[in-house]
Amino acid sequence: MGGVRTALYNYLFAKKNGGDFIIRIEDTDSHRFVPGAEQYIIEALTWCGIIPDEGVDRDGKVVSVPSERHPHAPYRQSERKPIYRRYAEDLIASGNAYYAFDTPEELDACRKEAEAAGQTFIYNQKTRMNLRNSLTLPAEEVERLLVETTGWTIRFKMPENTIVKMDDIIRGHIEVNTDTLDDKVLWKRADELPTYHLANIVDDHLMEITEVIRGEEWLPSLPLHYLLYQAFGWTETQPRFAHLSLLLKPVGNGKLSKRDGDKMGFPVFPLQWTNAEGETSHGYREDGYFPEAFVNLLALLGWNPGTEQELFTMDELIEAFSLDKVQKAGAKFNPDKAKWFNKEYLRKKDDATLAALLMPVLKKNGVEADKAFVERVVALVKERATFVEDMWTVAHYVFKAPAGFAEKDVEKFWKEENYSKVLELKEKLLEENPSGKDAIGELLEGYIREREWPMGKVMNCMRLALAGSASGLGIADIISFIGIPEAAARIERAAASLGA
RNA sequence: GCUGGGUUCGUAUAACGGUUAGUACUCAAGAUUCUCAAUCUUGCAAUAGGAGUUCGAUUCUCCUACCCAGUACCA
Repeated sequence: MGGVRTALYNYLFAKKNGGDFIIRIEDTDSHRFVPGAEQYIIEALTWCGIIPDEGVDRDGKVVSVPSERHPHAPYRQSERKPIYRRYAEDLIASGNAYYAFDTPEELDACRKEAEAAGQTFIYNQKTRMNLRNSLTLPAEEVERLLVETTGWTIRFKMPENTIVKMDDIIRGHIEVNTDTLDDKVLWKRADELPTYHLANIVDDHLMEITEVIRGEEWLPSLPLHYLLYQAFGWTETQPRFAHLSLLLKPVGNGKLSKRDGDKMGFPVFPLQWTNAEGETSHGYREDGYFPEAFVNLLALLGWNPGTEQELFTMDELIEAFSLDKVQKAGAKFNPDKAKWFNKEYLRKKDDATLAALLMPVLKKNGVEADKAFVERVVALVKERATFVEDMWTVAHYVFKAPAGFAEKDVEKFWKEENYSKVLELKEKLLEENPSGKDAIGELLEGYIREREWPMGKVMNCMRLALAGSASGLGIADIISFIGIPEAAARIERAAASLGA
């Protein structure tokens, strides 16, 4: 959800300002490679109606070869290694970065040692001159190590005691002293790939990115990124930054996680996802949410239009979107509101569309019904539903006789004084054979009133016989859907099985 | 711990330094109906605490509290 929201804000911003929305796959951590994840992301965005201008072709494949439409290919960072290598070397040549030969074990030892002394080990201007790197080792030794081993990283040489002055579109002006920062790894020895920091800055520059809209977890890295733009001499074209607050769990504190969803019964993934361990997480799509509702609720989680409008189409969102209406604080996700959005979208859809969506549900339940009939039902029940499936739950008995009777309702309404009257009404119906909902309703109500029978008790008893429970559609509606012969048959069957 | 960010009803949010602090979701009550749902009406409910600036602070400044993030050869 959080990822989709970030993508959505980027998309809305780009479209609002006549820009392009580019997909770039940041897969520089070979240890965390997840098969199918890339395809999942593209499918999820497509479902949401977030269609990239660049980076992904019409078949939904990430583009590797440059073309007119995809000039910045390849768009997978794992395919851009030589590019990053070149820029990393530039940084070393200009004195902004250096080779470090410390092994993970050595660094671990440093951390342990510092910890024992009650301190935190930081690889920075205070410690770097005591460690094994191209700043401390003789040039020949460095040359040797570079050739003879593959065990080296490239680190950024953080300047000393410098105030980095930054501007964030959402948060305003921020200043940080470089002395609180460390010499971040730019190139990893482990998988011989750049880290996010290097790859991201290089690609944003090369791909002519103008705005970076990303999660708040990147805010602490912003000084490094500013410094990298400076080191490369790209400050003139440096993008503007906007750091989005995080999505928080509905109750308690902390960031929204997939566990919360499983626990509280709402999806946290746009599409259903099964991980390598075979655990499946619910998806909004599979749980019956409309993509429009999902996008709408995400848009309003941390952003507001400045008006009281709550329902937006994608085009309306694009029109209304602006980063200065984005909230600074984290937003707690509210599953109830999510359902409300879906309900609103469901009732907005026309009967034909909803009928088509309900068809598979009917089929699944062994019902064959013609479209015109389904449309009539849908028109009547759509206001009672949040999800398409609900329309079946609420009206299954107009398609198929109830499989059983609600015990509590039987206890309450299936009494001799009631069902004897229902049986009498059945005879009356067969005799008069009224056609249409209104005629049926008038006949029944008139008959009951004339005899001064208790309306509620008789009607509920009848509904119990027809629908299997005392709650549901109006009696006249039910009978007009199933027809008088079927209604009569159901009443007889109820009498036979419940006793009369 | 350190660094940075954040704080308006339970939740999402609105409010040129001047409002009875508004709206939506949830919840409750009432109306309506043969029941349920829907609908309509009403209601409950908030500026984290403390200083300061000001005629006046939700809004500006500082302090405290609490929450979040980062502190990886992850992104």
